[in-house]
Amino acid sequence: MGKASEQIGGVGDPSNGTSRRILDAAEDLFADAGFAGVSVREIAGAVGLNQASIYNHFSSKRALYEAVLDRGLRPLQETLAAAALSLDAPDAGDRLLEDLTEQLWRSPNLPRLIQREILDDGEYLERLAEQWLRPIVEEGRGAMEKSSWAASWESDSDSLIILLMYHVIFGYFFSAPLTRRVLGVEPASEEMRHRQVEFLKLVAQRLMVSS
Amino acid sequence: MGKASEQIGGVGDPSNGTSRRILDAAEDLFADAGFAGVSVREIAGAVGLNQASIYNHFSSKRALYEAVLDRGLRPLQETLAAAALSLDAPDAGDRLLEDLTEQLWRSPNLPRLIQREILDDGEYLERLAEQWLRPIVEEGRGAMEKSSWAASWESDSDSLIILLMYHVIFGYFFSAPLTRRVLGVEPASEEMRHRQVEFLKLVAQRLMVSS
Amino acid sequence: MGKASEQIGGVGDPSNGTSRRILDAAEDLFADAGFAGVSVREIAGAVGLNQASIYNHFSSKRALYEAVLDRGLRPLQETLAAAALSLDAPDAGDRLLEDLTEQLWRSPNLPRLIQREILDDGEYLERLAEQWLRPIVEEGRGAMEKSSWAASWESDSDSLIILLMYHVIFGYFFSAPLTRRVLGVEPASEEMRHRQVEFLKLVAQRLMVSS
Amino acid sequence: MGKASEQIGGVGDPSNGTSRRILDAAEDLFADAGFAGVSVREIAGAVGLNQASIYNHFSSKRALYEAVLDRGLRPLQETLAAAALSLDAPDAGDRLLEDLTEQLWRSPNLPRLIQREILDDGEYLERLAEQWLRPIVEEGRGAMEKSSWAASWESDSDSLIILLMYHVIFGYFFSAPLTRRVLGVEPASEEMRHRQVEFLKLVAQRLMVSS
DNA sequence: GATGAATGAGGATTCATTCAT
DNA sequence: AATGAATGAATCCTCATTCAT
Repeated sequence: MGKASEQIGGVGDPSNGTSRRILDAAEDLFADAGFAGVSVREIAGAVGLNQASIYNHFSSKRALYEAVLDRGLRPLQETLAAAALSLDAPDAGDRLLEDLTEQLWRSPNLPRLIQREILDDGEYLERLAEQWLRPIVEEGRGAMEKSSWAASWESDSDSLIILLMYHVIFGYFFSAPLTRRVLGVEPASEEMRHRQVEFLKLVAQRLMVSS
Repeated sequence: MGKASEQIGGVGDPSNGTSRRILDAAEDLFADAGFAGVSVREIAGAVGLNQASIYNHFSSKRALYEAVLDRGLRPLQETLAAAALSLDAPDAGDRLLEDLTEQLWRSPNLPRLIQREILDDGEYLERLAEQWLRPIVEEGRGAMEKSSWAASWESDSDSLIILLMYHVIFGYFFSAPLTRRVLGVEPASEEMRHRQVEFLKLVAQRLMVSS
Repeated sequence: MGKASEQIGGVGDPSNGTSRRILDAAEDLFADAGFAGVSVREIAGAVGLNQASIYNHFSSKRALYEAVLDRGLRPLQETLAAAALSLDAPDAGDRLLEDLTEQLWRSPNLPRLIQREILDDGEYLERLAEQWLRPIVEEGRGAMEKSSWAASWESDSDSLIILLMYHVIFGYFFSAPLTRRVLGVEPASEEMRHRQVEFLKLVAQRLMVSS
Repeated sequence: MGKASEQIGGVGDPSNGTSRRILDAAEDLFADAGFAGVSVREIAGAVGLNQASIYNHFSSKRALYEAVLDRGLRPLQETLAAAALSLDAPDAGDRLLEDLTEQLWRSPNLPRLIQREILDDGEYLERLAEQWLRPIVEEGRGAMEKSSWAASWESDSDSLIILLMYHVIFGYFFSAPLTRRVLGVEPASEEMRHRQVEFLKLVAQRLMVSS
C-alpha cells in the first residue's frame, strides 16, 4: 500500500527523516488494519527500526496514531478551506470535486483512516469533529443556502446531502476492496478515476435540479 | 449499543440459549470495535460467562466472528433476493429502499460490521463477496439494464451507481457517529429515519432522470 | 478410587468394555507422549467419548495413568515371578530371555511407559520400585549368586549386570525409534525379533564366561 | 539437578549472559520433566526472570528446547568424531569408553535429554538422527568391520551391538533413578563411576571374544 | 538517536475437573 | 454411563512501554 511515503515531505528538515518514515509506515499499517490491529513492533519492523526507537519520536502508540491523522488531515482541510473561499465561482462545485478526488487519489490511506475513526467513534473522532469537520460543514451549509442547492431541497435535508456527498466522494476510496472484489473493477486505475470524477459531477448536477 | 439481543429469535427458538447470547454480545462488540479491538474476555464478560466457556460454543474467536457475520447477513440477503424477484413492479425501487432501511434500522450493527470487513479487506470479505454480494450485484445489474436507469446513464457507470447506492443506504448507518457529532443530528431517531427514507427516494428519482 | 482395579480382568463382564477401551487408548497415548504430553481430551477423543465420561471410569488423569501402568505391569511381574521359581533349570536364562522378549513384543508400550517413569523419577516410580522391581531384583540377585554368573564377576558388579540386562532387553523396545531412524532397521519385524533373541542369548553367554 | 550451569563456558565467554543462564535452567528442567512437562514460566522463574523476557532470547519454547539440545550435543559429537580418527590405536575402545563416560559424567542431563527425544520420536529426533547420530554410526560400523569385533559376530548383528553399547553407556545415566531406588546404589558417586568404567571395559572385552 | 533487555498486563486458547441433565 | 456446559488455573506468547547502555 506504500503510498504514504510519497505524499508529504519536508525534505529539508534534517530531524525529520526518521519521524517521517515512521509516520509513513504507520499510516499504511493503520489504514490497513486499524489502531487495534497494528502493533508497535510491526511499525518498527516496517521502518527497519527497533521497537524502542519508536518512542524516541512519539510518546506512545496513540500519539503516533494521532500524529498520522493530523498530518494526513492538514492538506485536506486546506483544500476545503480554499474551496470555501471561492464558493461563488461559477464552476465551484465541479472544481471542488476534481480537487478533492485528486487529493484523495494521492492519499488513499486518508479516507480509510477517517472512516475507521468514524466507525470506532473514539476519542479522536471528537477532535476530528470539532477541529476539522465542523468548520467545513458550517461553511458548506452556508454556501448551500446561497446556492441553487437551496431551492432544490427542503431545508432540513442539508445534513443528509452533506452526508451523501461525503460517502460518494470518500466511499470511492474506503470501499475500494469492495469495488475490486465484487464489481470486478480496479478503482485505482487512471481510467476509473477519471470516470468517477465525471460521475460525481453528473450526480451533483442531477441532485441539484428540482424535479 | 445492545441491539443485537432484540433482533432475532423468540423464546421458543432452539438457538435461543447461550450460543445466541454470545452471538448477540459479540455482534455488539465487534460492531463497536472491530475484530482486533475486542477480546474474548470482553465478550465472555458481556454474557456473564467465563472466558473458557466461549470455546464450548465456538471453536475460536475467528469462528465466532464469522458466525456473527453469517447470522447477520442471512436476513439481509433474503430481503435482497426477494426484491430481485419483483423488480418489474411499478414501485419496486421505492419498496426496496423502504424495506432495506427498515431492516438495517433493526440491525444497526450490520452495516458497521460489513463496512469494517470491507476496510479490513480480509479473508472473510472474499466469502462475503462471492457468497452474498456478487449474486445481488448481478441481479441488480440485470434489473438496471431493463429499467429506465439504463437510458439515464452510460453503460459503464453501473458499477459506480451500485457503489453509490450502497454508500447512501448503508452509510447512513455506519457513519452514524459522524452524523451525530458533526451534523448535530440524531440518526437513530424515528424522525430522521423517516426523513432518510424520503431522501433516498428523492435521490433515486433524481439520479434516474436524464438531464 | 480403586475402581480401575475392580473393573479389569473379568473379560466376560459387560460393564467393562468402556473402561478397557479407555485404558487401551490411554496406554498408547501415554507411551507415545508421556503423562504431561497427553490431554484427557485426546484420550476421550481416541475412544470416541466425551471428556467428562472419562471421569465415570477413573477418578483423575493421574489415576488413569497409574491404572494403565498397573495393568501393564501385572503380567510382566508374573512372568518374572515364574522365572524366579525355576532358576535352577538348565536353560533357565535362555527361557527367561525368550519369554520376556515375547511378552514385551506383545506389549510394546510397556517398556516405553516404564522408561518414561524412570526418567521422570516421579511418585509412581517409588511404587514401581518397591512393589514390582525390588522383589524381582532380590530374587535375581539370589539366583545369580548360586549360578555360574557369580564366579564370573566380582561381587560388587551385580547391580551393573542387572542394569545392563534391563537395558539390553527393554532398550530394544523403548529405543525403537532410534533403531528405525539411525540404524535403518525395522525393530518390529519378525525377523529382527528373532535375531534379537538370539543376540540376547549370545550376549548372556559371553558375559557369563570368565575371561 | 542444577548441573547445567557448571558445564560450559568461562566468565569471559561472550555467550555467558542471560541467554546462557536460560539455557542452563532449561536444560535442567527439560532433562527432569521433558518438553511437555516444563512451562516457560518455570524456566523464567528458575533464572529469576519474567516470562516474557525468555522471548527476548529465544523465539519460542520449542526453539529454546532445540537450542538446549544443540548446545549439549556439540561436545559429544566432537568427542565421537575425535575417537573415530584414532580407531586403530591399540586401546582405542577403552579410551573411548573412558572419555565418553567422563564427558557424560559432566553432562548428566544429556543422556536424559537424548533418551526423552528418542521416546518422543519427534521432529527433533529426525534432525538428531540425520545430523549427529548417523555419521557416528557410520564410522562406528566401519571401524567394527576392521576390528576384531567383526570376526566375533555375524555380520547382521552390528546394529544390535551398536544399540547395546548405546544402552550400556548412556543407560547408566538416564536410568540413574532406577539404580538409586531399586538397586540401592548411588550412581553419581565417584566410586560407582569408576566401577562402571571398569565394568564397561570388561563387557566390551567379553563381547568381543568369539566363543 | 538507537538498541537489547526487561517487565506487568493481557492476548487467545487449552487444561483437568465438576455438575446438572 | 454419557454428555454439554461451566470454570479457575494454566498454557504459550505478544502487548506497549521503560531503561540502561
